Amino acid sequence: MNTAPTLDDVARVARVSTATVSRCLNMPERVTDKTRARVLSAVEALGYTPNFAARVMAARRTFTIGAIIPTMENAIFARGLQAFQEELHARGYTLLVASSAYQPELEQEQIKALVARGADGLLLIGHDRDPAIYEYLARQRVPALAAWSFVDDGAIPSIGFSNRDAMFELAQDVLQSGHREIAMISGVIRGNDRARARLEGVQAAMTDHGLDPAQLTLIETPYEIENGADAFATLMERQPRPTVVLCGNDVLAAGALRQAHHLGLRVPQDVSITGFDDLELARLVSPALATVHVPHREMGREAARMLVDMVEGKTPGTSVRLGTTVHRRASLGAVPGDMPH
Amino acid sequence: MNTAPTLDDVARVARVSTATVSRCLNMPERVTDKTRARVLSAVEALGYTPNFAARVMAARRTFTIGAIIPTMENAIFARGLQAFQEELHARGYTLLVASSAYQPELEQEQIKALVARGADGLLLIGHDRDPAIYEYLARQRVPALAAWSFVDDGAIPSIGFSNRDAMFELAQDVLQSGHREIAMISGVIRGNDRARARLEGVQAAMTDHGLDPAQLTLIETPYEIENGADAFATLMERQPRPTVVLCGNDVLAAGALRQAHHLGLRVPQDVSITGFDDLELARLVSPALATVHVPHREMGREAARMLVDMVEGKTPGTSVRLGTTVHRRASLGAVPGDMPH
DNA sequence: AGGGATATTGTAAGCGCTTACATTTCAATT
DNA sequence: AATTGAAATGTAAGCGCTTACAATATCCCT
Repeated sequence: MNTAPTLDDVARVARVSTATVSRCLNMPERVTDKTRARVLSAVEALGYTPNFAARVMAARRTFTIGAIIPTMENAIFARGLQAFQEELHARGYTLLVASSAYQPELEQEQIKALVARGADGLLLIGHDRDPAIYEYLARQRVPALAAWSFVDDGAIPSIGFSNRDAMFELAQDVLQSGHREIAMISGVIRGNDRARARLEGVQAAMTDHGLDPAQLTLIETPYEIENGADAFATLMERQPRPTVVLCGNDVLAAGALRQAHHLGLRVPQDVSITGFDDLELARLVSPALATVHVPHREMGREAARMLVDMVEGKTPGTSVRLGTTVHRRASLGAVPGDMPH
Repeated sequence: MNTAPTLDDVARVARVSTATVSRCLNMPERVTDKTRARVLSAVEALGYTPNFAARVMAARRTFTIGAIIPTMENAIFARGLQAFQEELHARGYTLLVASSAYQPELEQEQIKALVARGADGLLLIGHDRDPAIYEYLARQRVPALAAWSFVDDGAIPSIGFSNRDAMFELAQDVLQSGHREIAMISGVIRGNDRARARLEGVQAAMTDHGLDPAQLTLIETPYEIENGADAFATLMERQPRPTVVLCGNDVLAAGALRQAHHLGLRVPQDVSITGFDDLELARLVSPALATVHVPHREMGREAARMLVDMVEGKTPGTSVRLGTTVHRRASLGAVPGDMPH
């Protein structure tokens, strides 16, 4: 044998036409039991697997959905993506994942790569991107859905939550605990509406409490544990020292927490730390992280349903807003030195 | 516009043949500057993106590498895969990832799906699988490489480390600390040679120290934090209570550690816990986990190099063995109640 | 200017599959 | 047994691209 067997080979061995073999594989009920058995045994004997590229070209459908996520390195998107994949599988679709490493340019490249590979639909994270790419998707007639962020008038429908409101609520909690010296370690904001909205949530809460948002001590850094640790160390040298550090997500918060231990600071007695996402991580560290719980699995599952419906032309897509809940845990405490009431 | 533009459309607009357009895109140096400019502006004007399936069919190459990993849910493979992807990108290949959820049957399906999609080569994790699938790959002429495990006479070449020796070394450390009441929380062994080898490593070390490996208290459970926690709780009810719990990986160990806190047991004063992998997690929890450090990034990078060379026919593939190092950290201590010498 | 070597472009044959349409088969009915 | 319509199968035309080969343009010598 010199090369992989083709439909023709199977047809020859089974003594039927290629059309019959194709039907056998794709619409088995349209073929006699007898011929089906003959064809399937030929398939078996030859170890035939259909050539996907050829099938795609002929059928002009791939049953493949593409997802471009900003990172695979940490668990931020893992759980939601897993649910997305499970639901897709249940509906007969395959998921292809690419990572953009939080680089808008790379994301564009990946979008085009997935479209070129025939993705029937695309899952993107958030809304911030060059409008040209939305035009491109429209022209290529590839439906796309944004997740991890809710916007009701975006270029594409979205399924997610309001990052701003979620963070606002957490910040309210913090402020109500009496904290006034507030610092934030945010993710990089360029090309990341989620990070920006979270920052805005904090600022809005400050305004609400009569504070000047310009007073917020802010460090912007990529979502990596090390960066959270470094940023925290920097913040702890400021005068006056912040009594609470709000982190853009749990990964940064975990880094901050580790650094706090390293510096000999007790959390929350000396300083409070909060996260965002409620990854498994949040309950693993000690003290457990106060954070915002995001319904990752539900979001992934709903995204799969919506996107498949869009691909199959059942809906142009409608945006869905999910709720979040603040989980107050041990890492958030009272202001150091405050008298208990 | 009714459908996505094709090569023909571009050729027509640029007033050249389709062959010239194709060359423009794939071998730009073989075309005059003037025509290239003309073609590229036509491409631009039309918003043309090549159809990948058609290209694959015609060229019989995809420049795509597939990887099937047992899980995306936790970080076990994330770092290695990231390095793999980066090196592939540098060499002009694209990575497609699928997850088998630790189910051998699903893995087979995914392998076939990726081959059908034209993957030029495949990265698999470990060696344990139905021999038929290796025959299939051989017949389809798709080179494959196994990672996260080293075996020098496997059906396919591998790049990794000896899970057995690595765990043996860690267990030696544990035994030399005086522990005799030993328990292990292992990953599920069916279809997972890494898990099996780690168990064997522990058993071998016990034999080495004059203990009966049959005395090892063993719980086998999927790699999830919750499972680690549950298993640990069960183990702590045994009489005599283990003085150390060796975990099959850091994820299980993190769960065990959380449960220990929950039960009010001090680590390592009351009980020691060890992990495997040295994920970021290991240094995030407190006390930090004693574990085996695995050179994830190096493994990913080397795997990419080897696999690309195999795909390009430069080598049939040779197995590479990487080293691991035991990282002794605070979660592993002396036997409770032992007199210090 | 003529001739040959070389660089550029064009022609057209597939790649392996699906599917509209044509043909054959066959059971049910008269 | 002849007729008929549905069910099963076959025929063949693409899907959008690459590439071997053919044709043409361009350049450098003598």
